[in-house]
Amino acid sequence: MSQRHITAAPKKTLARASAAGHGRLPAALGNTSVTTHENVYRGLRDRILFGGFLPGSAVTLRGLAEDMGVSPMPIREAVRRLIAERALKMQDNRRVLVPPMTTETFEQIVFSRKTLEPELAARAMDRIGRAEIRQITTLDQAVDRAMAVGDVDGYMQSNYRFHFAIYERACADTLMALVESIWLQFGPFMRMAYGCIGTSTLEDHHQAAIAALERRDRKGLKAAIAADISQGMNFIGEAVLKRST
Amino acid sequence: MSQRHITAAPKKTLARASAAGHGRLPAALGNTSVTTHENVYRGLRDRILFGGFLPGSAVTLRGLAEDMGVSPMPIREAVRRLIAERALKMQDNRRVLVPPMTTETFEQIVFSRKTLEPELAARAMDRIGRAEIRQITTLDQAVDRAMAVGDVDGYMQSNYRFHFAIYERACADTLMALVESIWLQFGPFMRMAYGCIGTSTLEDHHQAAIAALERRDRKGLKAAIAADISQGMNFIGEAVLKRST
DNA sequence: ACCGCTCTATTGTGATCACAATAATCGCGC
DNA sequence: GCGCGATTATTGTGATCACAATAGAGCGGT
Repeated sequence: MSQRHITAAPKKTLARASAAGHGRLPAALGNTSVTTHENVYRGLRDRILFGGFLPGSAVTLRGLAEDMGVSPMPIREAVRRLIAERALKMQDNRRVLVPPMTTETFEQIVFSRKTLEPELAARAMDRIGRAEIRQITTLDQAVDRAMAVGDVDGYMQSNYRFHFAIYERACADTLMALVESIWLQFGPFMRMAYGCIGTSTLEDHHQAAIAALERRDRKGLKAAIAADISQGMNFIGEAVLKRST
Repeated sequence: MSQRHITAAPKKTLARASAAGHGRLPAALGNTSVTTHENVYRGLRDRILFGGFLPGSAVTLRGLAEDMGVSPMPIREAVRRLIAERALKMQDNRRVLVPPMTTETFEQIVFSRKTLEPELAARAMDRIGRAEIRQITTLDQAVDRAMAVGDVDGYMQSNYRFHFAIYERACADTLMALVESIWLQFGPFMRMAYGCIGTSTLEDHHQAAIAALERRDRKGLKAAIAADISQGMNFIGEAVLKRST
């Protein structure tokens, strides 16, 4: 369902006419002057984070190349990178898929999140002033709005942006890389879970986090983030625990 | 110093004769039937983990291809993967280097290690029996031997194997991936530090960890691992704090 | 001597092709 | 009809080439 099989088109040796000269890009991706594989990476990354892929769905190099209107080459590099970040998984077949969630992986993700993300928030606090709090509040409102309407994709996206608007102020890129890899690993599963359960019954601890930021309460902030993670992950964790192994 | 510049040789169109048909390998790498880029990855990974590269040294695709006797193609994939794992870094130049250590990165690495590795050890404990303890003890002896002789490379390698012989029993591949990425990031720096300071004045907490494993003392095990990390990282941390920013 | 420019060499990137391995499909015999 | 074997299609991998961007060497002017 997610990939297409085409035999005829790319057989024409001169098919490069559409994808133009080497440096140029097919304009399908809003880009600056970064490399094609970087743009492909960002596109795939967003699709993974915000629910463009279902857990367990297969991806192919040529299929993605077709979808994104680029040659297989930059796809290879982007996919290789995403595999290294555990957003994708290469099976023994050497075929690539977005990995299904397991209870073991899920538990480790929860542990990692509860260990690393409150720490990131705590480190960020001193660099979060009035302006940043206002911005973060706006993002939280977007989360609430998406939740109310049942806009799952919108929720995924604004929830991500809420959390990372805080975390990025920590200026801790090594810790950040760990957390980003973790988010990539549960993105598709979370999206699927919300798609099943819906977002209406969900409530987060974002307000508590913002309140803690306002009174510069580091302990309270860590607690709020931890509670948000516990609550949200428990919520979607049921989905995998109930339905099978 | 680490790369070579060759202009003439690969210009011959038929140079593939040496690196033979597609699936075959140049026999320079002891391999099974895995892909070439996988073998290249393992080789580079070991060199990074055990001190084959200095922090800040530049690597080039064609240079590595020359060194390892393969075509640039599998090098690209291995390097892309290592960049994603933060073992290598691509600058804005798009040139690749093994990243120099900074105090900020170092601090984050220490935090991550002290957070994740004791947890891994604790999770592994129940799966570590008599046989495994014996094996781990043997590895610790290799560490001591290398330390006594001043064999820095040997120390790097057996210390890695000691730690990961414990961690891998946790069967927690998601956590493991985080820790492996962390080790790749401080490998070159640790190697350099030991190369300067020497290994003679170093002492670890491996014995305490083994003792804790024997009496199945989870708290004690976590404490021993944490102490080992603190002590070792403090030891080499001086090197970067003393000499500059 | 030192700074600036020019020209060359090197580097990562992307395209394209060929190949081997695996998956999918079809057809035949029962 | 239904499993089972042969054929076909698709997949990741590796090689090679061309290109644009950058770095570095060489050289001239002040």
